[in-house]
Amino acid sequence: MGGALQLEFFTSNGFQRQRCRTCQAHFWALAEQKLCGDAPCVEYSFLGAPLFDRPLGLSEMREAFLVFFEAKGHTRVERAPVVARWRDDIYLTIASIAVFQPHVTSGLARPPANPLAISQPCIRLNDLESVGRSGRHLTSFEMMAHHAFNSADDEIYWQDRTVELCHELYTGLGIPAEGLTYKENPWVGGGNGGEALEVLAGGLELATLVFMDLAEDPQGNIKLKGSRFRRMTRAIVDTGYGLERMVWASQGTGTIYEAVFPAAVELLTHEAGLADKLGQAGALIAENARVCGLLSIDYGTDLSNLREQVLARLHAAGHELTLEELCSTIEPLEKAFIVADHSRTLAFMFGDGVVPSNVRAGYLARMVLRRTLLLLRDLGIPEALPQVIGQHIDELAPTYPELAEQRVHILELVALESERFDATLERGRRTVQRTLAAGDISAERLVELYDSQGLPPAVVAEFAAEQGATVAVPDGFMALVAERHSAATAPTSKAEAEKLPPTELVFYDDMAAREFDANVTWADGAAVALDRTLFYPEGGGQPADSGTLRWESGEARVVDVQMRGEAAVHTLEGDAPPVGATVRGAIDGGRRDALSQHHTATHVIGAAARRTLGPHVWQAGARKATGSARLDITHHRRLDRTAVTALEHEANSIVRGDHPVEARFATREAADAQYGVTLYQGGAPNYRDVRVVEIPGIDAQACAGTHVASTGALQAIKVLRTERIQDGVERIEFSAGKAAVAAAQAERELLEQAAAALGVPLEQVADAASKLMDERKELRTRVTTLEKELAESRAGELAAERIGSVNLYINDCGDAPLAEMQELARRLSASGDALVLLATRTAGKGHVMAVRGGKVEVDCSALAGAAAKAAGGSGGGAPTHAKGAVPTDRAGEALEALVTAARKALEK
RNA sequence: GGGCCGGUAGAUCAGCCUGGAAGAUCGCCUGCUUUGCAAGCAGGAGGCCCCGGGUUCAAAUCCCGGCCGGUCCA
Repeated sequence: MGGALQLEFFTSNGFQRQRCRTCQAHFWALAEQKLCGDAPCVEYSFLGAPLFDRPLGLSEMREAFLVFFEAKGHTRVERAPVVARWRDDIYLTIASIAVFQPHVTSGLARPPANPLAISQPCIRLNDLESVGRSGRHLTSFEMMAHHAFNSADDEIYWQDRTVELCHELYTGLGIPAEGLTYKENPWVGGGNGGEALEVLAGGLELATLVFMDLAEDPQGNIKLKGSRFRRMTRAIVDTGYGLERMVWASQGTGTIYEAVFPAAVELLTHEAGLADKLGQAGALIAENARVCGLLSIDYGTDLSNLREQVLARLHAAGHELTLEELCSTIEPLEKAFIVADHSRTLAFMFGDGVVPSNVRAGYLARMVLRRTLLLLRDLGIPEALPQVIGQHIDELAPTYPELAEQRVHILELVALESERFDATLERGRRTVQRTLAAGDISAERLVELYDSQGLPPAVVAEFAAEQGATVAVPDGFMALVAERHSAATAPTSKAEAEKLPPTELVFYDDMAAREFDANVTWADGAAVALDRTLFYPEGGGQPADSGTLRWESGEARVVDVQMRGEAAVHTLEGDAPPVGATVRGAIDGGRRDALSQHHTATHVIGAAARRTLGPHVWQAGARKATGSARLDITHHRRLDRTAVTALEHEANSIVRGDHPVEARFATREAADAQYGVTLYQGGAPNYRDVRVVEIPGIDAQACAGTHVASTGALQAIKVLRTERIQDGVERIEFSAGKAAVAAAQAERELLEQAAAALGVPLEQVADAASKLMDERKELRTRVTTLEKELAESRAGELAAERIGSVNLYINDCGDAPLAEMQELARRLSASGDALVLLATRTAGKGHVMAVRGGKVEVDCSALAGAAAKAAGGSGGGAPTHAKGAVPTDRAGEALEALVTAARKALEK
């Protein structure tokens, strides 16, 4: 990138631009220094020597930050959830700026305030392996920030003021001005980029100040970190101050965890009997953190390397201990730190409505939870999770009361997921037992156990050890797992959108209108675009309207309508009107009514689900049709009949209330301010203005679909079925209006048919059916018994013909069932010296059977096969028993052939 | 969204690859033997082999479709 960040602030305050001797990066500082102040060039100097003039906790530090920026003209803004539902590119909120992307950063929407200050809880799982070990990594943290969104007509502040504010904040907190270093490090991410300064003190990066004014552009004239960019007209001050790091720096504890979660660390070390260890190991922990600060290592694979480096440092510092001693001291503490961290992440995720699942954000929550449970097992306190999470909730409650409100729900999810994981482990334990009984556990098997049963190799090894077996976990285990998932996904190519003249969507003005006049603005074969239309184009899970277009010289059916850019393209059947023609359009009223009913009903069902199940219910998908609609919701349990009844009840009560359904356009920022993110049930909105469909007091959603005027127009809502489409996602199918009545009638019809078939009144259908099944079972048993008895008596009656040492039994069983004939054969052949040849006619075929005892040396399979073939059929089986099938009228013939062949075989 | 694993007696599972008469263990019932820690012995009951198609003389087993559960990855 161009030149140095020559800020007026730096030059007029005596900062000098210097270059790090080690990493060659440029930085600004008051005093002359050889190194940039960042890891790995320097190491932490604040451990045991806090940077700030007094130790602060999370709340104090957050408040200090926000109050400071409020005093500097910033407006404090509420945090967003840790689940980024307004984004379709990320699951979790990973930075404060993510809250404003893409709608504000792109200029589509105005920021809620400008400039603003926020402390945004964020979750990042990319450094999962480092958490607890490095002493500084966290999965959840608060990114405090002051953002200024500059544009040509609205200039707030830019680089100088940003650095000035930052400098004043830190010096005000007690860091001497000479102790602060500003390192130049251009930043690139998410299609944007810009100059940036890292704010360093005591070897720790406390904040990053990004001046985002570049957009990625292959034609751009600015090169940065390997990509080309162009300058934007908007320039955004994107800062990030690590709340937890600042708390740590103010306390100077050995790790960030002890400063940030003192209560959780205390609870865990106490419960796990590690409290003494923590006291004794303070020096080791701090040394470990120092080394980790210097190293950029992969904790997943290079752990032993790290341990050795720490050990070397400890030896140099005069500590006498072995590698084993170091590990056994430090590892349990690391585990406690990880649990302290993960459990807070879980509180945030569950509190913000993540439902554990095998997909998306729900999977991430499950993964974190399972890792946590395994660590607690290792620590010998497998039941401690609810307590730790409860404690986090208590601590967060004053700042985030919404989490406290979800306390019961959060702990319910934790309990449910813990149960599920216990079951998984128990299943795994048995599988390992069985596998060991059959031999060793290979590396391949280990991968399979993990991939298909969720058993980490360490757990398999543990279970194997219980059985007295050892299992070797191969290096690069995760690579082996990844190999199994080597399916490449083809990138989706976006077709270049054709520029068509825009269409005015007049159905938004009057939902009741059914006819309109318009002009054809574009035509291509059977497709035409109009300057205005009443036809609803497919979107938001609602299918397109159908209807007719008439013009002077013709008429056509409209069979489909799709938005192409800003134009509504109507697909026609029949002739197409010429460009410029005036057409009269009429939409199919019945279809539109039914679709509108189902769309409104979808909102009602969603609201009813949130009311009866809880606020964690989010729309995960929806589709409307004329006869029914379906709504997928996030929920952690299967919807049983009770839940469905309550849901149906609530929905119909909303219908009977005849609440108005109001739709209006609002700017994104106004809608956000009034309703918050619950507005975006259907996903991330793409437009400057959002259309808010509101049933006052019940539901408000950003929605482009057509609706009825009031809920009373739905008449009735009937839930048809529910389905679990994914773990944590339930699909509700339902009908509204006429279709609901039709659905009820159809169900009634089925019930009546069942009643008629059973010959009982409706109310007895269930009883009669279960009675019938019981009887069926009983009869089956009796038939089997009778067949056995019958076979026994027949067996007694049958005389054998003796050929050599063999007793030959021949019998034509008439039309006895196969099971009976089989039983007869079984009995007769029980004595080892019998050869039994039978025939019967049943199930639309003739059957022959050859069965022998163990001492007879003939191949029944060959006999039966040949005999059946001779009579126009085929057959075969095992040497001791075989069957053949032939046409019914040739059964006797087949038996004769069988007998002849058998005699021949015996006489040999 | 994709991948993988699974569904057989009340429970846990074998059998499936290579089609040929549904099994084991625990639990249950009856009797005997014993009253000291998961008691023993003998006998017995208990199955729509998840559902629906297909292939085949023959399907728990092979093929296709569905349902249900588990699990990994994005």
